[in-house]
Order: sequence, then C-alpha cells, then structure tokens
Amino acid sequence: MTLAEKAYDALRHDIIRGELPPGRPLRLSDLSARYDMGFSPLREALNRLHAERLVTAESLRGFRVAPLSLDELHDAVNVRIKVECDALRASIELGDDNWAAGIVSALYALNLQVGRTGPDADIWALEARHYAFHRALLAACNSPWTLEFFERLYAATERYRIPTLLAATHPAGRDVQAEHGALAEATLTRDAVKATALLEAHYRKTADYLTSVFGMDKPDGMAAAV
Amino acid sequence: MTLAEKAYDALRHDIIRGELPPGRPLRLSDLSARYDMGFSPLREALNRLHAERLVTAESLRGFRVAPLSLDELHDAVNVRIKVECDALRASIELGDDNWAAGIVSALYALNLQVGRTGPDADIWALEARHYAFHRALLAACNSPWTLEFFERLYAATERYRIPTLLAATHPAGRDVQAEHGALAEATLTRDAVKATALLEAHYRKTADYLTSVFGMDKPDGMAAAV
DNA sequence: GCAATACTTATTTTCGAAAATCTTTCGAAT
DNA sequence: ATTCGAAAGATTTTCGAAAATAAGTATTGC
Repeated sequence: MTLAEKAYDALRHDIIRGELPPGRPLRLSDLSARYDMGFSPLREALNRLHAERLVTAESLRGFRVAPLSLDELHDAVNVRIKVECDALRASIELGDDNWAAGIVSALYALNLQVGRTGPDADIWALEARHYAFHRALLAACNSPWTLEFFERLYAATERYRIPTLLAATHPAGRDVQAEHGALAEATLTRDAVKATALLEAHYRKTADYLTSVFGMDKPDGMAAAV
Repeated sequence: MTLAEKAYDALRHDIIRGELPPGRPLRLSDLSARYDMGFSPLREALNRLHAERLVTAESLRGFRVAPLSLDELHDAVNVRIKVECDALRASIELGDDNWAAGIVSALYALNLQVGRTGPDADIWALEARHYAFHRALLAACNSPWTLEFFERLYAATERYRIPTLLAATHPAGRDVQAEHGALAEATLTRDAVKATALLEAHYRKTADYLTSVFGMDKPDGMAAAV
C-alpha cells in the first residue's frame, strides 16, 4: 500500500469521524507532521477526497474539511431513500441464497455489537457493522453505479450521526434494533413494498432526530441555514 | 487556474471524447510531454479522475483510461433514468419562470446547432448544448446530490455516444429533435407523468441503438462481456 | 534446451527545495 | 485616525532528482 493510499484512508477516517472537524483548514505542513509524510501523497489524498466532496478546495488557498449543513443532510437523506429503495427492490428481485445469508449474518453481527454496552462499547465497531448491514441489503442489486452512490451518501450522512453517537445521546422511544430486524424480515420474505417503506421510515426517523439535535445545538462548522 | 486544474480539464476532455481511448495506459512521462507539465499536477488530476471512475489505478503500476463495457452502459442508463426522472418530477413541481425560460433557451440553442450540417457542423458544440438542455430540465430540482450524480452519469454515458457521433452514423427512423421538443413541452406544461415517460424512452432508444452498434463492432477497450 | 537467478531498464512514488501566490504587518501619506 | 501600498511571512503549487518497485533481459547452472 502506497503512502498516498494510507493518507487517503487516514484522512477520510478522521474527517468522517469528526476528528478533523468541519470547516477546519487542512494545511500541508500540519498534515505532514500529523501523518508523518511529505506533501505529495497528502495532496493526492486531498484531491481524491475533494472529488468525493468530503473536503473543499480553493485554488491556491488550500483545502478544508467540507462543512455540514442541515440542507445538505436533508438532501442526502432524501436522495438516499430514493437510491436505496430502488436498490432494495432490485436486490429483493434478484437476490439468491448467498445474499439472504449475508443479511442474516450482518444483522446478527450488528446485534451482538449493539448488545455490548459499558466498557465493551465500541462506537466504531458498531458503525462498521451498521454499514455492513445496510450494504448487505443492497448487495444483490447488480448495479455498480447504485452501490457507488450508496457509499457516497452513506459517508455523507455518517458525518452527521457521529457527534450524536459520541455524545451517547439517543433518541427517546426508538428501538433501532427492532427497526433493523423488521427491515431484514420484510426483505428476506421478499415483501418489497413493506421493506422499502420500513427503510424509508428508518432514515426519516434518523433525519428528524438529527435535525432536532442540530437545530438547537449546532456543532462547529454547521452552516447556519435552516 | 493552476496547472493541476488544467491537467484535470484536459485529461477529462480527452478521455470523454475518446482521444485517449479506453484501456490506454496513462504514463506520466507520456502525459508530461503531451501536456507540457511536470508529474505533480498530472498525478493530482489522475487521482481526481480515478475518484470519478474515468481512469483506473493500480498501486505502483500506474493509471489507465477506464474501459467501456455494455454492462456498464446498461447500468449507467438504468440508474440515469431513475435519477433523472426523480429530478425531473421535482423540477416540475418546484420550477419557477426562470427555470422554464432556461429550458426554452437551451432547447432553442440546441436546435440551432442541430440544424447546422456540413461544414458548419461541430460535434462538440452540439454535445455541449445537448448537455445544457438536459441539465436545464433538472435545474430546479433543488438537490445538489442529484445534480452531481446526473453529471457523473452523463459523463459516463457520453463516452459511449462519442464514437457514433464522430462516425456520423445515426439511427434510422429516429427524430431526436422531435423527442427533445416533446420532452420540453411536456415539462413546461408540468405534465410530470408524460415528461418522465418521454425522458425514459429517450434514453432507452439511445441505449438500444448504442447496444446494437457496439454489439457488432466493438471499439478498442470495450470489454467482451455481453 | 530450459529453469532459475542476477542484472538492467522502465515506471511509479516520494521527497525536498524552488517558484508562485496569497495573507498579514508595518509604515507613510492624506 | 484611516487608507493605501510595500515588505515580510506563510502557504500552496510545481519541479527535478532520488528512492522504490515492477518488468524485461541476459546469464548461469544443470
């Protein structure tokens, strides 16, 4: 693995998880010290992340971590619902036993981690399994473009969820584990109408919750709009 | 404008238009001579294009122009239809007079260029206006993510159309100008059902035509699959 | 003759310094 | 006091060379 790839992974990781907060300038000399490498691999990584809209770039004025805004969150969630519901319908139509087994497996692993609280809690392991579960639902859609857009939108919305995960503030009166279970069941019984409805509700609840949290208490870098 | 940005524009241009054919290795020393600049700006451009899937990259083995395949064309067209029909519905619902005027203007400019045949013909001007027309239809959808995906998919499918445009082979029994006109009219009268049906038909016809052309006569770099 | 190995060449990747550009600071003129 | 402009400093951008890796070629031993 080249240094540029390591730089890309490390920067992406740190941006999505908020260790490099939205709006923060990404100066080459700082990054060079932080990641212990020269400018070249860092610039390559920053350009890739710029193409993914995780960092902003201005000619001759460097890079910054892309800002967050409620407008963008709503847009990302709405597009996600459209893209993922289409993909879920296709997966339900095309998926084979391997696909179904992958969902069962991903859900089981996710629930194991959800059950680990206290000192065993590991936000990042939980987040990785949450991603894997949603990815498994769509795995059989047979559309590389759709899956790429899913990944882009997942990364974009993950940035909004991280602060609330870290704060351990959770929405009252919501059983996310049950939502995942119902979604998996509807999918495995090939009930596309029910599955897509559950998926949409799942995302809208998350979006509403995040909107209420960010609405009162804007984190750094969150644009004022809305 | 920095050299890296020039390199990005130039490479993207040359890849989409087929001057750098699919599968061709993109060696730094060749590109350095071709575009008259050092390695650094070229590598930055290549990394951005890699993130956009217009070039492939293999660690320590360099970059290549991304290959074409009928599978990818079909996927791109299907996703395009979903994304653009959603965006068109939203635009029809939200669009104001400026949006409508933009469509009329773009269609008029496109038709002017369509009418110029013989020595006045300019494939690239035509292509730019074709893009502008389709972009104008969706301009009021109020979703940056949707518009970004539109641009990605437009670039991906444009690569397949270029060879047939250059060859001046046109589908028999098809009046593309009339299709654009009907699409614009249905959109401007806010008939979302009709407009999306026309849009889908428009793309499916193009896809079917390209499939038949590439099916018999595969261009360089077109993978054999399907 | 053939396989394995060392050597040469081609290419990518990385670094460090130079060039270009932007930002800040300081001072002079109004 | 304020504004304008020049100098100083900070930062990005670019280059050219060095290091690292892959690919190709010749050589050796059997």
